Amino acid sequence: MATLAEVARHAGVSASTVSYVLSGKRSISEETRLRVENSIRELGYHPNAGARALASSRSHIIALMVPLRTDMYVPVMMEIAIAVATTARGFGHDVLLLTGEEGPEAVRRVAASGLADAMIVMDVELDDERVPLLRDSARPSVLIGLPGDPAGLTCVDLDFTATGALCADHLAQFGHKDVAVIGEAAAVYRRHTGFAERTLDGLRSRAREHGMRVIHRPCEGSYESTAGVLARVFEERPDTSALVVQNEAAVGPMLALLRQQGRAVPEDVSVVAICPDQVALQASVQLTSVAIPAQEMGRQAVELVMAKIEGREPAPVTLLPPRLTVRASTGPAPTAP
Amino acid sequence: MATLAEVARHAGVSASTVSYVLSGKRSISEETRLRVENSIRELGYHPNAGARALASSRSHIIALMVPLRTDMYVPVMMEIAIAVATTARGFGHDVLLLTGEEGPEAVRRVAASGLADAMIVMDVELDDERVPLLRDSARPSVLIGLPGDPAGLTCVDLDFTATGALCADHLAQFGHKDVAVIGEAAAVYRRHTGFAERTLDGLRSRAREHGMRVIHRPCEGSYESTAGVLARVFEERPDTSALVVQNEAAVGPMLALLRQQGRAVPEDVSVVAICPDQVALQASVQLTSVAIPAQEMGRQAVELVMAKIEGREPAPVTLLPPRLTVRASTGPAPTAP
DNA sequence: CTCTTTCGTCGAAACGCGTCGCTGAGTAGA
DNA sequence: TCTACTCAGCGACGCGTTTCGACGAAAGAG
Repeated sequence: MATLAEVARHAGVSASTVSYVLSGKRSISEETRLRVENSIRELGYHPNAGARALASSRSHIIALMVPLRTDMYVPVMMEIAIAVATTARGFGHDVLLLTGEEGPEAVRRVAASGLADAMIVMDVELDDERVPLLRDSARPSVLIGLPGDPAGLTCVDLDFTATGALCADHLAQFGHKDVAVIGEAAAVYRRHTGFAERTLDGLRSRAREHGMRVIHRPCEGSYESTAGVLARVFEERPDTSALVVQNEAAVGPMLALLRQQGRAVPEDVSVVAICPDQVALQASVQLTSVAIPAQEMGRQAVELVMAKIEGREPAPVTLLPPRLTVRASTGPAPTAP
Repeated sequence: MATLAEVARHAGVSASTVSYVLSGKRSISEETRLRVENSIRELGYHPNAGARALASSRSHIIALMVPLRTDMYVPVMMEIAIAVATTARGFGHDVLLLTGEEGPEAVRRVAASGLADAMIVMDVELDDERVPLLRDSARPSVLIGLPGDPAGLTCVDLDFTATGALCADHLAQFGHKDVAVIGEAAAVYRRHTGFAERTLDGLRSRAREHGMRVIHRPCEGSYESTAGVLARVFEERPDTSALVVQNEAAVGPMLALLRQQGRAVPEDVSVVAICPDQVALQASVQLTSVAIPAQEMGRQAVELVMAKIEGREPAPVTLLPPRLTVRASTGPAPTAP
């Protein structure tokens, strides 16, 4: 491995000159700059990450803490992670993958060792034990998700309250009166992950304004459990004419079951999904849906964290506006027979 | 942040002594060791990662290169990544997340900068452009997947040839004569990812021994395309009595379609899936399946890479034996009407 | 009682880079 | 001609560890 000193010797300049060529923090004559750049290329020089981190106390690494639960829809997590990684590369940073396994201790470890310059934490719960650590830490951090008290933090998330409201508006506009929400797995609510509750709140309060009735049932996402939930819904509210689904795994089974039961979509039942566009498009019916902007969330998180690294102090909460795409699964409420 | 020197002063010893306490590379008296450990705890000392990397030329970081394609089943990728991360932590290492985006250049960059001590590469193609780089690199690496020529490399993968054979055996045993394989998306075969082809090879050659006929159709995984594939299969081979599915996304649609068409599983059609157990269990019929041992692959990859870091030279190819779990979706071939 | 080992500890030299202060040459203004 | 200033480049130091050789004391061998 070539070192700075070797590059300097090869180019006939001092080591500091090479360093300044690399960082651009002082002016360098065109001529020597070219000579140095040439030597760098010839020797295949790459700066040593450890030395650079030691000298500058900047590792150019961002830690990303992903949950290791299985009850969340994994592709969204992955899409966020990939967006974080590629965006970070655009800022000259790499991404360190931390799993929730280690728990809050990981926060301490990474911060104290200077392994990472900053941290992005996914899947934040309303009352998350990592939050106080992050708030007190000297290192910048950004949360994806919204904790109970975002004071002193920086958070990004989809505006799930608005998402719920948007679904309500769309269905109200078609004259629906009875709406059922097929929700996430029960564990998600028990854990108070926030986003699921916020969706419900937004939907319920807007539904009230529109004079719609709402019932909500968690759903584990398997075929069996989806069948059970649907059966209950139509037993308890036979006039249900619209379903809002916030559960990617349940989408496929639900559509299959509706077809089986002879309920046409959208003539008998309208369906709005809250899911990535890909899921909405791959389903057996093109679903009207509010997209989960996974890439956008990852990108934003990195931009916010970079801003903090550079000393700026962004707004504590960034909520991405939801967008509803109308497809083939929603239509006017059926008129009474 | 406390430093080694501060710990040393606090404990009344030299810095090198503290270092040896930490590493255990020289004997230290019980008494001073306790004193040092106490100071470490009191000062909340964590070694600086950059300095450690510089001095020891070991970063304790393993790079993990994940593909950024969308035509692979994402949860498997994620499960492998998480298994890699947690296993690596067990060895005192962290994981750096690289996306395929940067391409082969990422290999060079990470290796040359000493950012990572070693590398794990996922989703290897038969003729992968990263492979020559890895072979020539001084840093250890492990591939998950099998390239065309594994000489000079270390690879882990499920034994997909045996997987195909296992499916053939299981179906032959039930007297099936006409088997259709619902495969991955066409792009996967075009790209020569290897595993899909190997499954087919294994299945075909064993099927020949059993006197079974096999047809194979790629499938994009959406409801539409699954419907198309199924229709073609039963048109072209009306006597098809068994399906082997190697496509997680197609599982749900396929079962829904079979039900719609009045084909009972397993009385009319047997189904064997090659997929994670979770998918096999969440489907509307409990599927007889060969599991994709994602966790095991991640774990193995880390163990192999650690062996190489420590100077051992493991076998070039590690193939995990497939295991078929019999559930409710396979049974005797229907007798002629 | 001396000579060699072993044990526990120390000091100093890397490791490769970033950064500060300085210098000498050149330029411009007076 | 002298000062004031800018521009390019240099040398030296520091970042926090690891590691090697050395050293004194205690222990064992003859």
